[in-house]
Amino acid sequence: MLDSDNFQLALKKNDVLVLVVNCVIDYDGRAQSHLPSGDRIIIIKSDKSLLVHQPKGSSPINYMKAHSQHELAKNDNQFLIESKNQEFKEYLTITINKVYSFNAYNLKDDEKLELAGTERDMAEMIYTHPELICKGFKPLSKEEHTKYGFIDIFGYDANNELVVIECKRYIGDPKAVTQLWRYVEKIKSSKGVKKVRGILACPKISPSAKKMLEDFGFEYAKINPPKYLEKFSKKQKALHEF
Amino acid sequence: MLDSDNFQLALKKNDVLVLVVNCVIDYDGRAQSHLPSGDRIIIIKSDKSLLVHQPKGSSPINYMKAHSQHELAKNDNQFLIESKNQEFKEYLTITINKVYSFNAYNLKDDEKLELAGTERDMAEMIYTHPELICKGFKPLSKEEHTKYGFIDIFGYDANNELVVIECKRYIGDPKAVTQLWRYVEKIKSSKGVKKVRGILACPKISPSAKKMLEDFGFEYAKINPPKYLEKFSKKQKALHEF
DNA sequence: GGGGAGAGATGCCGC
DNA sequence: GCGGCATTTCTCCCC
Repeated sequence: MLDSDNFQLALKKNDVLVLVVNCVIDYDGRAQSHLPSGDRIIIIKSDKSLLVHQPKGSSPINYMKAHSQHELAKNDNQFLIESKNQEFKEYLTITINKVYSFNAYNLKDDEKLELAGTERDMAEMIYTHPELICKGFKPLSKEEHTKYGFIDIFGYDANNELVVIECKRYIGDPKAVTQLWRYVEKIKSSKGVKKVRGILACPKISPSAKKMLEDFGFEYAKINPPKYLEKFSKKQKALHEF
Repeated sequence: MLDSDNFQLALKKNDVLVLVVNCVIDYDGRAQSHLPSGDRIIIIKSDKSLLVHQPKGSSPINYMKAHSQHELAKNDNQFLIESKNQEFKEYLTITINKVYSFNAYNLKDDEKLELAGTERDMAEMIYTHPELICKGFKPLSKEEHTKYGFIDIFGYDANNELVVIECKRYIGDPKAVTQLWRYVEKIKSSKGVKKVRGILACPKISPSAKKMLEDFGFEYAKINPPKYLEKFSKKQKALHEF
């Protein structure tokens, strides 16, 4: 049963609150939004973040960041949830017309996701298998953050020419090419050399990115990100092999 | 009560399913992931998307896109949810150790969010109030997608020099400057002119972006995105004015 | 805490 | 459908 006392008690206990309601939502903060009445699921997590989910779509339609403050008020026949985040000056008002359900759960979960197949994994793979780029490629560093900017990989090719590689785990688009260009220019000026090879390593490339690569005199290396998670058991792998 | 029949029936009715469980999650698709056991909220929406939320954090820790297929199997003392998306070759396995709750809801909501304060709104504002950029600025077009690429605004200044404006609703960063540079180059080559003014319009700018602007000979216009939603009543506005 | 860049990004709009 | 890009992006990493 939803009432102000239950709501505040659950918040105080750092429970996760799950409400299913018909509501109207207004937001003001980084932007402003209004959402007319409809059925939604509201989750207030133990870190005091709030999510509003419609029956469709994978992103929340409204939300508040962690460490927000939430209050429930009863107003004639309506409930009202007012959430505010002082730090970011954000305000959310949920006008509840009907409550379908309200539950609070004390949930424990400190686990983090192990993920394989990221851009970082791709750079790692190229670093340890430089022949994937070209014969005789000698990588000097990966994830160079300090001297030359945020460059995925750079090194020397068989002719001792400098090579800058930008990795994308899915598709190389115009933004990736301009990013590569920016890094090549940085290396040129900091190393004081005229010619630096730029290589975009990705499994797919968009048409306009392909044209941009040609315009810049850069190269495309068709490479797939590695997918291997140590803790995946053979049984689990077998699940999706048919 | 969770069982295979209830689960499948709820899916068939396009209900929204909400489960609170202790579980282990494995994913394989665009990448691979493993999440050891913990308490989570699982939502399967009426579009057959699936979300897994931990007690903290605003993003789902695992998910499946819309139009996936979901099956519940009972396996000794465990339940198993197997979700697959044939189109994207993605597979999710949720091994459920304990069920805290299971509910299905028939939810109706066809409303869409009205949003104000976006980059598009910013471009609109500058287009109708060109003096925000500089005296005598004459915008020619906004959101020009066809001839010169995706340029927010371009036009002529008081001296009849071409001007390209890139808007950012929050912060201007190096990526925004390279984007602006790309558009300026496009206009230069397509119009066959040597000098085109580039202006980055945003409320804040990062230090390195500021330096890049200077290097390119571009300008910074400090402009805030407009925040005004017609349907916001005065009462709602008053809520966050104290 | 701020800057910089990835994401299993998602969503939107235009062609 | 794909392409290009914004997002109340969010999250992570590193200084």
